[in-house]
Amino acid sequence: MPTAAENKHLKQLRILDAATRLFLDRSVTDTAIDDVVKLAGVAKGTFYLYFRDKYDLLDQIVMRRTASLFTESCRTARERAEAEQLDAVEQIEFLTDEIIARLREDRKVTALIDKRFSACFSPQAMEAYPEMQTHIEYLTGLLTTDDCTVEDARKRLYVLADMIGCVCCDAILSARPYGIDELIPTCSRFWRRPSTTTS
Amino acid sequence: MPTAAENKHLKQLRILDAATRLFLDRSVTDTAIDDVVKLAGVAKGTFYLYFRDKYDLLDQIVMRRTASLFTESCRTARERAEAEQLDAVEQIEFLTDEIIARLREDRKVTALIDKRFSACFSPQAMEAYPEMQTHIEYLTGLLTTDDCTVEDARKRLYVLADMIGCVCCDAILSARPYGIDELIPTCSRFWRRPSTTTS
Amino acid sequence: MPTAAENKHLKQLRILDAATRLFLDRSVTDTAIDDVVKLAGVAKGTFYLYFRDKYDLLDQIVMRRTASLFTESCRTARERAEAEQLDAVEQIEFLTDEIIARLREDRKVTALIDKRFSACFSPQAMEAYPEMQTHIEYLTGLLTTDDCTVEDARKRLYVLADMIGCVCCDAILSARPYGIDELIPTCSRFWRRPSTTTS
Amino acid sequence: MPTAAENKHLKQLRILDAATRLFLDRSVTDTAIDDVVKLAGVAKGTFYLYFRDKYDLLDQIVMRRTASLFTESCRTARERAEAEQLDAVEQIEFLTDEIIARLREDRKVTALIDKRFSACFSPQAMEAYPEMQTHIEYLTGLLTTDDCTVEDARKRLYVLADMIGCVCCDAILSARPYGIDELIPTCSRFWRRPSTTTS
DNA sequence: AATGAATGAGAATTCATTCAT
DNA sequence: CATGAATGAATTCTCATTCAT
Repeated sequence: MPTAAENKHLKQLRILDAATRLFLDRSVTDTAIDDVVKLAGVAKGTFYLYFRDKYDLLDQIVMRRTASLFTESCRTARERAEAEQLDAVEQIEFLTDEIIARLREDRKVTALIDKRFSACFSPQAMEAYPEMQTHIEYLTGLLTTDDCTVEDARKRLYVLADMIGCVCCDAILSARPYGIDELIPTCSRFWRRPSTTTS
Repeated sequence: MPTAAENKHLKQLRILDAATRLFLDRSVTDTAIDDVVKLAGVAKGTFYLYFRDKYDLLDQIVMRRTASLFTESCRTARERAEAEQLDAVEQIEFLTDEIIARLREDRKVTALIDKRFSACFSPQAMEAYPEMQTHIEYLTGLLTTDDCTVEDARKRLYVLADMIGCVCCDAILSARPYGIDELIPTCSRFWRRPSTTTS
Repeated sequence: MPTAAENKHLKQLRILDAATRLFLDRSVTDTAIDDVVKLAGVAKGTFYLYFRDKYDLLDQIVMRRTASLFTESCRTARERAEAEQLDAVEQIEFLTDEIIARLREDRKVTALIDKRFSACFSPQAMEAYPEMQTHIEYLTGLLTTDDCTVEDARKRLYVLADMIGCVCCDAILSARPYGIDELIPTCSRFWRRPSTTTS
Repeated sequence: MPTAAENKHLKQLRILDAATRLFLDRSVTDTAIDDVVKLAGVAKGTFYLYFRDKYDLLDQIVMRRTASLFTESCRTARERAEAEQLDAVEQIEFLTDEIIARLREDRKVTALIDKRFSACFSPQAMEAYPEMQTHIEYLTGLLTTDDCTVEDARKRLYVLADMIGCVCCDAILSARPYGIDELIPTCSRFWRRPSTTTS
């Protein structure tokens, strides 16, 4: 027997799941709240009990998807790092590649995220997905050096994520002016300064 | 006496100008085509003579604004570069700062661009704004080295622009999770690898 | 063949007529804009071409009905006045009775007016119904004396109309605390000061 | 220890107070039952325990406010009457001015009353506010003469109140076609017949 | 090319009311 | 008595697009 509190979350979750499916299959604009509640099997009023409007719902979905995409990529990257003894920069590059791979694998999710990949760095996401914090702390640690404070490292990480999300959306979805294949090297090794790559 | 072609462009331009003003003052969603044609002083049918729909119009506006913002920043950066004998990386960093400064100065334009700063790199923009080509060629030249081909340099430039646009939109408009002041150093010196900044 | 300008008014009029019928038969709240446009045989968008919302429509209808009710009463009162050589106060009292008679005859119109009888004194009504002006000038003339300026007379007239409308709505529709029969003498001879009624 | 009856009234009163505040601050249409119960700190179901619907609630509030406004004005008028030895007509005129003064002082209450000032004359109001009865009896006495029965006097009083409420709402809230300043003389001396003021 | 009245499908959102707890 | 999550019908209003002039 589900408790009252569980029941409450149940309806909310059913709305989130239904909306995610519709947003991915069709698109956000082609999905009416009506469709969402019908698929979720709840009344229309129930929707407005849990979400302010369609865009509040969308924000929550984007937060969830980006957080899960990021944490999954982190897990894969970490396994590989341990197996192959990668150094800090190599680990970050591998993580970058991993995220890009997932985005290009699922164009629909990429379209849904629509340049808001860094949503998973928002305070709400941190709170809702404690695993995010663990990964970010680990990655921040990797980047921290004598002349790069913890705070600087965090910001770099955030900017990196935002950049990947933004660049990949265009590259994967429209391939203009560059397709994702052309940009992967530029992205993953972005901060390797041109002049320093040789020496 | 204006030629027929000029007259045609006159109406189109009046629509573009009216829409830009409305999109900036209110927002894209709060602006109806009706408002645009009223302010432009043309009939509704005329709008559909020149634009497919509201988003076609928006694309053209974003292209124009990003192109003018980019070219202006380039001009400023180049003057300074000549005056102060900056090296390649310094020039790019200065350009980055210049673009960011313009974005933060005009939040409304930043909101309008909405993470599509790299629109000025699109083939149509290049065609419509020949000055863009000149600047991009110059900048590409700056970044080209033995181990960075011309094509690689162009891509880096594109990714840099996309990154600035994307990161700055969030930082300037919502200041979450980081405000623009906190991110300027991270952005402008992004590709200076952490470990190499000291030595 | 109707001109374009006539056609424009035609649709507007059809909406006004349809709405009046529905507002009277059911009520304002029980009438949806949908019902109005269906009965008028126009598209929903056409409604919003001519009216801001349901209450703009209602205001226009109330203005029309009160103006026609007032002008008709005036005509009747004037005929009688000429036939029977009534003095000024008697004429006003007769007009009062005439208005009340029409209101009680048509409870539905009374309900529609809903205490806004003086709407026919609004500037817009004056403009739309030139006959209103003629009557008001005439009545004002009746009430003007050495110690009652033209302006004072106009105000008295306005207050009288407002009072009739307000008192009668309650008396006719709910009969609480007094029915219209009980209040007619009080209303029509309202400004005959109690002490002066005998002498 | 509060009795059960007092407790019952407590919740009812809290709803009435909360609704009054919201109805005054926003408006009746902009206030949802939801807002009312939230502010009152009771459950939604509780509302329906004490009130049939929003308009039942509104009626009770209007009754309360008009009754208190009327009784307060009466008290003030009576004190003044005793101090200054006013005659009957002067007393009524002073009361009229007093009511108008209070209405114009508090536009929000005037908007809430919305032409239903005579609600304080309803049987329910009389029952709920015994003080109303005392005042009305006194005022009726003032107006009763040889040729004006007690019943006539009561009706005149009622019509007067209704008129003030109706005229003042428009004059205070919209000032069209006349503002309250222009109408005060017309209202307070309304039943002084124009023709009799001179002779 | 230019117009602008007319369209009408479709969307979001509200809110009074119920009822199982 | 009291609760408050759930309901879902109903309603207003928008707006891109067309087409006869």
